[in-house]
Amino acid sequence: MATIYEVSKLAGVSLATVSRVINKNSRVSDKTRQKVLEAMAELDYRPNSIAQSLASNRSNSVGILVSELHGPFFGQMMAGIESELRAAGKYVIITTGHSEEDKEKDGIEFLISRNCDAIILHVEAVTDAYLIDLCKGEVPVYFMSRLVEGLNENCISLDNELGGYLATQSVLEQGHSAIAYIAGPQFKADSKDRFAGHKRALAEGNIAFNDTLYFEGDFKETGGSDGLKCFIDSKQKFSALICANDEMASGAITYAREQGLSLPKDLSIIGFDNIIFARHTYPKLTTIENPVNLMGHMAAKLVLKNIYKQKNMSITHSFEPTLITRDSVIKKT
Amino acid sequence: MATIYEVSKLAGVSLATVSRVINKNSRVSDKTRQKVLEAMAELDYRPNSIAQSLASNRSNSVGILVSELHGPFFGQMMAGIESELRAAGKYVIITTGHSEEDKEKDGIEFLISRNCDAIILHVEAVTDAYLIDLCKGEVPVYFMSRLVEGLNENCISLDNELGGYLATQSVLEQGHSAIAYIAGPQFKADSKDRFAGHKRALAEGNIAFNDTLYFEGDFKETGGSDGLKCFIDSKQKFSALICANDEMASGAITYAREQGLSLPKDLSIIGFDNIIFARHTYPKLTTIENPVNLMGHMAAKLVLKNIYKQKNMSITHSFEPTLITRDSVIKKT
DNA sequence: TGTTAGAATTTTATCGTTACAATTCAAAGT
DNA sequence: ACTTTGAATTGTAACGATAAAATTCTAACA
Repeated sequence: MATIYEVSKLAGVSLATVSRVINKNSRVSDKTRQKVLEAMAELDYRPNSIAQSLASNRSNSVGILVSELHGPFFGQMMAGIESELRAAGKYVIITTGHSEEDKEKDGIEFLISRNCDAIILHVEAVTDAYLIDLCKGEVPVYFMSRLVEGLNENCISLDNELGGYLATQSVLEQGHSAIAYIAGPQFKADSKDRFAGHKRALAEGNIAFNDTLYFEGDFKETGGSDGLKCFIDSKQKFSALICANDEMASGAITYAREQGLSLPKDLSIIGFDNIIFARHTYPKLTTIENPVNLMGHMAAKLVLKNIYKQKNMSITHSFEPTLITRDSVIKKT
Repeated sequence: MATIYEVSKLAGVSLATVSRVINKNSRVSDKTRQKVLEAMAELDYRPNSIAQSLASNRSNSVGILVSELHGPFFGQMMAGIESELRAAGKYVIITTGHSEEDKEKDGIEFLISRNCDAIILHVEAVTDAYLIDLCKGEVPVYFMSRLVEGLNENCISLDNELGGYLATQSVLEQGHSAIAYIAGPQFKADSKDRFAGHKRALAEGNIAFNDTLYFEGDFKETGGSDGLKCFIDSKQKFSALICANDEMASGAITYAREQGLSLPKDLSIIGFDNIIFARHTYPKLTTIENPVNLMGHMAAKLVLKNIYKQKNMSITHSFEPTLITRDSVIKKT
């Protein structure tokens, strides 16, 4: 592969001039630019991005840490981030944390060691204190779906409390009063907030929170089936089930049917996230829209604006969830 | 951040010795190694990977091109590749091609420009000729789920023809003879092969292929619903529907129910891929297992073996699909 | 004690760029 | 014609590591 040196020789100019036509920032006369461009074309020259990074102290790469690579939720998030950054010629280095403290820290170390210009984290297990400390380091850090105390400017987050509230409120509106709740892991801020919203709606409707109709799930299908099993076994009566995400709702639906329940007649179920598949459950899942793809775009824009100094980036730090009404919640008979 | 130079000064040795301690390949006496290690710890030194790359002509990063970042299929694939490479300390740079020729080529260019040590492609739109040409370049190229003429050694693929055969055969075994088929886009090799397998099974069962019960879908939910609509509108009778992937099967299930069909009584449906969600459709989807996560691991191992010269990597180039029997296919009454 | 082989370590060049200071150039002003 | 000035261009020193050649050290043996 040709180097900048060969290009400069062929074009009969200096290294610096070639560098300047590559980077289009400072001025070069049209005549010399033309010569350089021709030489570059003739040699099929492509800048060595590693050397550029070393010399400029910019790697043009953004590190991303997500909990999992698979799964509809993270897929949408990564897709949002990647498409925005890719369009700006930046590349993404993706790694995973599996919602475990050690693996998350390890993943962050890993990204830092790669000289990312910035990192975007979707971390769940690590403490706020650790993150605050991390932000004092050299690498700029941004957070997805997590509000870190005092670092609001670096966060793109969803109002999960509102989402939890909306879900419960919409169920209450349909006349349900015996309501079961399958939460996500409570060490995750998202889960906690959604649950808090649930309680607020309950309180507003003057319905007491019933501890035996609460189950802490794992955000996976099994959490939904295990939780529902637990409720059914307890012999408590309930006409509605609120799940803190769609995967658990889907697991619950499957289990409910295995137990011979007719949905939604015997049990109304609502989810959270509005993953692609939500419209293909049976009954079609009523849920809360989580604009995670948009949020991914926004996180990328934040990096583009702050780190790569791109203009005209309007940033929204906080997103609001909305209710998506389908068929899985009906009026209490 | 401390540099290797500062470490060498503090430890009272030369640059080269520090470098040798970092790379653990050639020998350093225990005494000096200890000194260097201490100096590194004291300065909180971490090697600059960019500089390492420039000097060693290795970027320790592997480029990956997938069609989409979201979606259960690619999620599993990326997860397999990433976890294997990450465990070996390599970085993964991911970008997308959206199954469009221009975008795929553009994505490949993009990865090459980042000096990846190797690239792993899941491309669908680009021609074999282009790929053969690409392989003549400097960057080693590997293929997922695609067999490229003469490049078998660089491919990790699934026997899609066999999968298509198994799906149809299992439906025939249940006594169905009027069978509809919703294919994937026929420019994709996977789709073509699955369809070929379907035809082979049909021929073996002495069933004529019925052109009006064939529909070319888009591998998405809409492909399934559109296809089924088309068949129903045609007034043809059929008791089984074979979909070339699970997403389309899921779309078909949803549409069938909207049309008042009772599943699986009125219509048996089989999918392909066995995505996570397949066990949560109603009825639970009978499908063909596509070991894409495993294949991702294998592609990564292939790179580890060939490019990073790791030992003890046993490679399987070709994988076989298997039938997963659930509830969506029943005996013809 | 003097050689010598082999291990341990250092020296020096290099990777392909960018960045900054230094220089040249061309047109305008006196 | 002679400065002046600002734009265009060049020369050269980083960036932080690796790698190959050169050197020093150590211990064994004659």
